Amino acid sequence: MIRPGAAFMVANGIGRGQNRRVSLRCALLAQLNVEELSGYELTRRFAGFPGLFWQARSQQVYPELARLEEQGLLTSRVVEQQSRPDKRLYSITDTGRKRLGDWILSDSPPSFAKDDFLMKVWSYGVVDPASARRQLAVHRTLHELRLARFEDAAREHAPAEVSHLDPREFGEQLTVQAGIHLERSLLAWCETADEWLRAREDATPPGASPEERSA
Amino acid sequence: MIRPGAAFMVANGIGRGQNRRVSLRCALLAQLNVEELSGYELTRRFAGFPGLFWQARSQQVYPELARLEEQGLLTSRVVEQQSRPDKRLYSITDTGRKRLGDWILSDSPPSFAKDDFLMKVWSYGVVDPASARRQLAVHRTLHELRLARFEDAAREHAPAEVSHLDPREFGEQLTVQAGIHLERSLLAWCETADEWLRAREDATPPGASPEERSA
DNA sequence: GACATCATGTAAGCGGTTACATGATTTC
DNA sequence: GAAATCATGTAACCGCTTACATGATGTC
Repeated sequence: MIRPGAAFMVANGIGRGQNRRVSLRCALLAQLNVEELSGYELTRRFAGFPGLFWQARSQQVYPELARLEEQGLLTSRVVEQQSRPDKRLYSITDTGRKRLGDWILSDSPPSFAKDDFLMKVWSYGVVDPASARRQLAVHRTLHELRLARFEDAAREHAPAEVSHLDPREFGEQLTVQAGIHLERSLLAWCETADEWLRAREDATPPGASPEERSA
Repeated sequence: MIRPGAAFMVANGIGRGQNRRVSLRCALLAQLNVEELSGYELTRRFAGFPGLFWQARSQQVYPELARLEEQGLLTSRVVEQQSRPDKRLYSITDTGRKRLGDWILSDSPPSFAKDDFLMKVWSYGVVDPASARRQLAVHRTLHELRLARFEDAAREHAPAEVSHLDPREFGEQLTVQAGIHLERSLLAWCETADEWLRAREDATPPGASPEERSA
C-alpha cells in the first residue's frame, strides 16, 4: 500500500539522502586520489585546511579507512619510522578511483540548511538590541578570521593562469574561492544587521527590559 | 590525569558542541515564543519557510515537544476541530522563555563546515570539465530558486522601516537578508567557477579521458 | 618531569534519517 | 475510489561526538 501525504516536504529541497556514509568515504577517496596519506594526516587536514569543506575526527577516520580497505577501494602499507611511531599509509585502488569518479558527478542538492547562529538571529526582535550587537560583533570577527585564512590560501594564484593549475590545485582553489565569496557575503550581511540593530536601539527606550515579550 | 595532544583541533573553530539537542529545542521555543502552534505546523515551517535556518521532520518534532512539556518549558491544550482531526497546540511558559533568552545570547561559532557539493568541486581537476560544467549548471539553478524564495520573503519590507518591524518580523527579515547575501555570493561563485572550467576545457584536448589521473 | 606532537584506536550515547503505521477529512 | 491534506506518532539504524585509552618520541 502506497503511503500518501506531505508533498510539501518533497517540494522544497530538504537535505535528504545527504549522507549514507557516502560523503566521508568520498572525502577520503578524493584526498587519497592525489597522494598517499596516513589517517593522522587526513585527520589533520580535515581539522585545518581551508577549502576542504568536510570534517571528521580521528575516531571516525581510522575505522572508515579500514572499512574502505576491506572493500578494496584502498590499499595500505606500513612505513617504519625512527624518531616517530610507525604509520600506515593508504592509497587509492582502481576500484576506488572508479567509485570516486561516479560520486563526483552524481547529484547533490545545495546544503546550508542548518545554522545555529542564524536561528538565534531569528529571535533578535525579542532581545535587547545592544546585547545582540555585541554578539554580532564577536561573530563578525570569527568570519574575518575565516576570510583571512581563505585569502591566504588563494594568494599566489593569479586568476588568469587557473587553467594551467595541476588537477589537485585547480579544485582546491575553486573551493577556496567559494569560501571567499561566502565569507565576504556574510561579512556584508553583518554590516546591514548591525545597522538594523542600531536603528532598533535608537527606537527603543534605553531602559527597556532585556527580554521584551512578543507584541 | 589530563590528556595532552592534538592542539590543532582546538585552534581552528571546529563545529564542536554545536548540538547537545539544544538547537532543535530552542528552534521550537523560538517559534512558540511568537505564537501557539501544533507539531504539524512546526514541521511544515521547518520544511518550507525560507529564513528559518533549521529543519526537523515530524518524527523528531513530536517527541521533542513532549519532552519540552515534561520539563515545564511548554504547555499544551487540545483543540477539537470538525472537518479536521483534533490537534494539540503548544505554547511557551515563563521558564521556557527564560531558557530561550539565555540560548539566544550564548556563544555560537559560525557553521558551514560541511558541504557535499563543494567536496565534489574539490576534485573538479580530475574530471572532464564539460561534465563538471553541466553539474555546475544544475547546481546554479537550484541556488537561483532559493534566491527567488528569499527575495519573495523580503519583498514589501522597505529597509528604511526595519526598526519599526514587530519583533517576529524583525528577526525573520534579518535571516532572510542573510539568505539573500549567501545565495547571491554562491551564484557569483558559480560564474567564476564556470569561467575556470571553460578555460580548462579549452586547454584540454577534447578527446581526453573523462577521468584524468592526477599528475 | 611536564607538556607537546605523532600515531591509532574502542565504547557509549546523541541527534537525525529512513521506514513504517494509523486514521479522519477533503478534493478530483 | 484514488489521492492529497491534516495530524501524530514508533522502531531501527546511521553518522558523528564525547569520553577514554595507549604509547613512543621530542622539547622546555
